[in-house]
Amino acid sequence: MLDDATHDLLAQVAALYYEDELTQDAIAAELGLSRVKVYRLLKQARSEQVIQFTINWPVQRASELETRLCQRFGLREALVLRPDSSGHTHTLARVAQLGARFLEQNLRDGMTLTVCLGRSTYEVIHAVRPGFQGHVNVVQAVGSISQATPELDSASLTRELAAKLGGVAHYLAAPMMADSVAAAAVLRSQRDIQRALQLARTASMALVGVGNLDPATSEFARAGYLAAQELADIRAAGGVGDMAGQIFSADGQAYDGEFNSRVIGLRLDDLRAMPAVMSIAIGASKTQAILGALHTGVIDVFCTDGDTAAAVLAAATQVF
Amino acid sequence: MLDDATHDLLAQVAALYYEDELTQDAIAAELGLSRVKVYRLLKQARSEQVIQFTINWPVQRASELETRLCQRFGLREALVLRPDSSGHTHTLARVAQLGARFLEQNLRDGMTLTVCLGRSTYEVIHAVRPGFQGHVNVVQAVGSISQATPELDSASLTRELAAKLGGVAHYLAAPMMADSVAAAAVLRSQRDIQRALQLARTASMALVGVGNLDPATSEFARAGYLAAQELADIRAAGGVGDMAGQIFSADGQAYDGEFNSRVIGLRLDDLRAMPAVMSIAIGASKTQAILGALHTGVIDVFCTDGDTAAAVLAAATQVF
DNA sequence: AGTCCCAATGTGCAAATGTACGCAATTCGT
DNA sequence: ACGAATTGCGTACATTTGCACATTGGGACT
Repeated sequence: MLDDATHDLLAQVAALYYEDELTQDAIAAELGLSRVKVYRLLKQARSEQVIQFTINWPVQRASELETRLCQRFGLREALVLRPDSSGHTHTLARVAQLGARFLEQNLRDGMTLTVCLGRSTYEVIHAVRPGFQGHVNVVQAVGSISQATPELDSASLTRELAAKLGGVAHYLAAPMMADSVAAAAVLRSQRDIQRALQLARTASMALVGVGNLDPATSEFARAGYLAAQELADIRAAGGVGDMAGQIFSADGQAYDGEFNSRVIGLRLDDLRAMPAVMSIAIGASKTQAILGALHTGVIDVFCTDGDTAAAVLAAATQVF
Repeated sequence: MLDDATHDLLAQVAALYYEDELTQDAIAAELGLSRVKVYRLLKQARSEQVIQFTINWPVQRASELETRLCQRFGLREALVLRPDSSGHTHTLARVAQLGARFLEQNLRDGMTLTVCLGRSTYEVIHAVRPGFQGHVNVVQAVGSISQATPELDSASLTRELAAKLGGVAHYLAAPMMADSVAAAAVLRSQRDIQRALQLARTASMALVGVGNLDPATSEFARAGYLAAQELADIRAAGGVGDMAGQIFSADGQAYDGEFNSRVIGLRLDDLRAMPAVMSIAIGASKTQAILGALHTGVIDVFCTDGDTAAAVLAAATQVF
């Protein structure tokens, strides 16, 4: 991992470079190292997150959109980023920052948090600042995707988050999706998997992303679990999106096909029973998926940006 | 101050540079600016703290020293940095990180925090990470020192902290020390000053440093309020240190001279009545001052490093 | 012992960055 | 309206940084 003496050296070098603004040469002289060595330590300090860059976005929340979302969908809390003039670069990072602050504020020593996969989740975890005081255990809520971008995989997300929150990581050692319903049942009956799922069910908070079923971006498709045609079939049958691998329809009902049963992870009912479920999603293309997700009654706290919030609210009223 | 569009631009540039690791040239091309402009924006982003470097020190606490401090001095909580092999560079920064985490953990929306001056306080405030969710108002607990290093002055500390905690800064528009007891009374009777002090008294938490009365390092001396000789006299009369400008003796009694009455700020009694007072101090030279400070009964939460904690405990038992 | 392999360290150079200087635009005072 | 002062911006150059490549110095296995 990262031994304590090394960690200290990395921190020292990073402090001298970034905080005291010494040159690499000066640091090398001070610590009796070569400049290249200092350069490499700095690089490592960044990659190991010994130094973190915290950007203070002029993050303003759009409170009237927040209250409208809360009222319309019965949310406990909504966090909506007020959109600003500049292009949407880093919008996700900013929304994730909102979500991360919520986590930091609401997690307490001894709590358990469960997480699943996805870019949004990744960004939230990334925005959680290290140095959290207390110990929060982190449980993986759905199985791993072998084909996924490694860093976006739920196992590595679990690990990173647990490290930041000073707790223990509990992995769900299973593929995200079994090849058949029967196989899924067998997997679920394994003691380790059962135990991990049970632990996840008793978590005090969950962090989930919302996926749409677009063949181009879906992790399902990328992982090879579902072909484009299957996704299209599911959409035709009413599926609009997924949370933690569970597909739901526009009115928030769990999708009826065998698909959901093949996924190894928490079910929508499990999530619904959880004290707090936080979800993050942005993007016009996700409007329908978000709408369905909000109708499931699973989500307690929802983070998004102003544009998405407005689109979701517009789509919601349009129906009726 | 910093208008919103500029702030956004600074954040954008800082994000592209530090997080996405683009070169200044690339950023310039992307945003249609010259490279030098980007360089200047980056410089400004650093100076305005739009970007912050958070260093993750390998901070380990020495829990048995913590419990001994708590028991010996009746503290609610003690935070003691475990000393490690490396030289004591950045020890203060690390202790400050401990203190800052405590603040972040314990401050809640709507609370009021009161702060005073000193390098330790400065470091704690520096280590508080921006992006706190909620609004904590910050009140200046003692008057300003005109001669002090500007950034260590209590007014600017108040401003910076308020910005980080998303609250309003309330200044105590007065010099730290009046020229005579009578003048101090006049100053204190001013409506604005009265109001600020009253606000400070009702704060839910206070952050104070501990000064020793060493002519070489004392802010009093540097500010020209007290000559070296006066400091020596005070020490001879039993004064061992100060908190928020109030001098106390080794047994924790307020110093009896006129000095304390000339200071415009909270009194020790005010601090004693406060729900939570956090204090930070390190260094062998401060042992006696810290001992006195702990005996005042003012401090509820004390942060320091292992060496200082050990020295203080040793000195405490030695007396009896 | 030999030799293969890996990791750690140093060298040299091209790219990126920091800054002094100068020019233009704008503000401010008279 | 005029000039002084200030600010903002770009050019040019010195310094600093990133990185590809060479070198060294051990283990580990034969």
